Amino acid sequence: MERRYDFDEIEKRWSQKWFRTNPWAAPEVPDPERKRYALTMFPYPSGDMHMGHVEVFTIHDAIARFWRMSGWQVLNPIGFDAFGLPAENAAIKRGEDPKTWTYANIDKIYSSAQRLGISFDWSRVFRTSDPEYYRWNQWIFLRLFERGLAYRKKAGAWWCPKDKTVLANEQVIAGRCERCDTPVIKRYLTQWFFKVTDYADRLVDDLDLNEGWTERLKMLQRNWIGRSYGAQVDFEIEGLDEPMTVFTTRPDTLWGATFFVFAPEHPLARQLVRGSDREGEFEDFVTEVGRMTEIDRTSTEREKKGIFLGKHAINPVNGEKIPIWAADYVLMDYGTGAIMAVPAHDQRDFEFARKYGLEIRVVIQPPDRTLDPDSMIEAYPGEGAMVNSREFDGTPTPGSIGKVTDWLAANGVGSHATNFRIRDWLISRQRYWGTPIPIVHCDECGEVAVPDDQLPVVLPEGVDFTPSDEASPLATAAGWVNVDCPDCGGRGRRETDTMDTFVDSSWYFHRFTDPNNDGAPFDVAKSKAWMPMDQYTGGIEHGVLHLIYARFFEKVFMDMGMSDSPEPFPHVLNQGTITMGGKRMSKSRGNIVEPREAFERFGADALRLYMLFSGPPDQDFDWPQEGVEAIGRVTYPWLQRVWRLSEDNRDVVTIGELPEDAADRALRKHINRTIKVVTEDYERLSFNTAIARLMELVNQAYRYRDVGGGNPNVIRELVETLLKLLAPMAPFIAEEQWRRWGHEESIHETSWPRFDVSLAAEEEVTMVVQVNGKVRDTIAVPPDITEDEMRERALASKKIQAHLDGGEPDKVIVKPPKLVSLVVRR
RNA sequence: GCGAGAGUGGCGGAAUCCGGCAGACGCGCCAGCCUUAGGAGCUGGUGCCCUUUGGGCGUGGGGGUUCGAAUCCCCCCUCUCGCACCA
Repeated sequence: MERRYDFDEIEKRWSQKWFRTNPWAAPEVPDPERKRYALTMFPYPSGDMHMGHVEVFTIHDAIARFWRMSGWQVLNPIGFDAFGLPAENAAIKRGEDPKTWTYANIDKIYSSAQRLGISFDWSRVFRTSDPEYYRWNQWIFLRLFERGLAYRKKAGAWWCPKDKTVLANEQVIAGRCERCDTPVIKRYLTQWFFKVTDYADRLVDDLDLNEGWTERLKMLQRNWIGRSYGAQVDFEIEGLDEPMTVFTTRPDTLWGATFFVFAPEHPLARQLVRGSDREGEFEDFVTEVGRMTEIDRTSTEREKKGIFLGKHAINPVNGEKIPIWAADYVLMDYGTGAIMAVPAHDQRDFEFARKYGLEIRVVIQPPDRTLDPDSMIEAYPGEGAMVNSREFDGTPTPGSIGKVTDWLAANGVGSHATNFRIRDWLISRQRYWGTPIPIVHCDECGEVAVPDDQLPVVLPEGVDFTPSDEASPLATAAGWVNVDCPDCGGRGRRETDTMDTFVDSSWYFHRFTDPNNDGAPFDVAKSKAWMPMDQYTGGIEHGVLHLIYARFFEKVFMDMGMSDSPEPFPHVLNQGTITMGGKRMSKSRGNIVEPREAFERFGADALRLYMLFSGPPDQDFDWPQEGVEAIGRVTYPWLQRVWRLSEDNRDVVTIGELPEDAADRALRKHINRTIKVVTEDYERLSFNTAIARLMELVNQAYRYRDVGGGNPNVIRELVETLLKLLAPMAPFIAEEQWRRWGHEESIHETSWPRFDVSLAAEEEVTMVVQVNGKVRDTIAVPPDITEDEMRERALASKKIQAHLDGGEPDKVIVKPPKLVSLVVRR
């Protein structure tokens, strides 16, 4: 008998075997009724595995293994999000190739995942930086290009001066670069975009299809997409032939529009001052605004600034001439880049009007007081009745917006309109380590798609990838850049920007359903059989980035007939973040627990259980200051206890039927109740309580054994049930002991234990008796007790009589079989 | 400012969905047993207060509904997260 729990030997042996034989390979095409697809968000290989990975993998793997034992066909793949900036930055620092650094990290994570016992299907692994993968990024790009969903335009873009590349709006957090926290500036560049805005309505509306999303996650996306309803209104502009359109959510305040404002960067603003004596002042202003970082520009404390452009606009509802200004508080990239200003009812316009002495005209009167422009200290944005608005006077707010808009439409000066905060997705990156954009620029033909049969456009090697302010690294690879135009055969130049890596992760989950396909990104039938995903686990930090882009791709795929599911991930689990001392773990802070150290000292099972036992999966967890030692105090000793329980009883002889005494029956009931509650715990992802229930069972088993040696049949039933219920969370110890009990097949290929209803029935339940809401006695009663009997027994209790003071209760509430509540009025 | 979530022992947390013995399970702490002295193990105790049988108090604070509230409703406080000149 091997008493010692030699986790290191056991775990290494099984993990190697599992990796070699790949027992969790998913079928090519599953039975659609029996399939489940579980995935963690694409890991980025920035080093070895860290605790965040351990947490997400462990939660995810417990789900996948539980599903498999419950009879589902499970797809549980893993791959690597291998392109991206950190690899280049590390490579520059170390003077090596980004590929070398990335692939070395992938190897580390890969082997750590094996050592942790994650039940991945190892036959489906891929890296996005391999041409076999990214050629399909290019293929998809070309399909978007054909549909007008990929286009190039010159626009203001966020530029990170440190990373020397542009960023998507989603990658700018509070005016700073998402990766390096550097304040971003705006640069005007010609860039490639994906037309997410075409799908904005569907991206909002379909959120409701995601029944497995938290309200928090949906809200994050709704906020980001930022849909608002209102009207477009056309203003004639002095000196221009065409009217200027503005968007407003409050067309009912049009009669209070007393000035008109352009964003400083707006081309028409410049046109209006051209040649006038204000031109110099205007250019200085534009330069000043352009130099500001996004943080300065949008600071709410900053006083708004603007200049009069010397021209006027015509208010279409009353023909009034109102002055045109340019001001820094109007944004070029929201709406049309110009607004009608209604100072009485908009706080920003109010502040601006007060500063520059512009007219404030009240057109909405609140129900409870009367506004006076001269004495107002802030704008009134609320509801009320329209005034100073001719035939609309008296119209109350809720309905007035629609009425005014109908009127504008009837008079040809406006229409109903929806506006979004979300902008098109800027996918160009001026960096090397990414997917080349498959376009050739030709002097004759313009932007020409690289034909499908010439894909992939392979990323050239040996390029100086040091980033610069002027050009993308690929522009320096002359031999690669200069090509013949695919259309006319004339001289062409390849596009030298690479794609945002979020393109790679917007469809990789489809690729997992058919990872080796070299004729298409994936086989549509296979993908449709596995999708939509049944559980997607990852951090909330991807709540707006990855999840918006991937949802956008899914809708495009749907329109192309490549998908049947409007939403790819109806069930998302955002695991909590792990901190130490309240701060994110990091090497530089020194508050780090290395997974490798944890599983070398206490084993993967102990580490996995520790993660799961620490709390609900979606809750943040602050790791104790003692670090890895915490595992040695909590789950490691318990696993030893499990080991001994199983190991010490293995030699018991089973000799067919044995008579059962009361203790045996009690324990068998406990085993069955445990199956029931632990199964429910797995189903609601409540692993911490599942472990608690298993701990109770083990405690019970130890006590039972102490009493009288125990019935071998019952002990076997207990141990084998325990091992099965534990297997998804601690796969190694479960497998090892299962085999030691003489089983030929893997425990992970057995079916989940069934709950025996006849054994679960309680022989007695505890009836609680309350007097005036306080518990005064508990009485053991049969579960099928009648209400009358309950009442009788309650009133017969001496303790209860003492509390009744000899009197009769005024009211008796009976809830069989567990509660009698007596009410006494005094 | 707007929106969302959360406040339970010394600590992590359970019970909250569906009102019915608050504190499961574990850590820590206390006591005992045992010893192949190990990172031991095993058993019991452990919300606070009162002298006990027993009783009182107790889930951020205040109010309400109810026979009964950690759980439902209203107000307030605190913390965390997201958004924040979006017209």
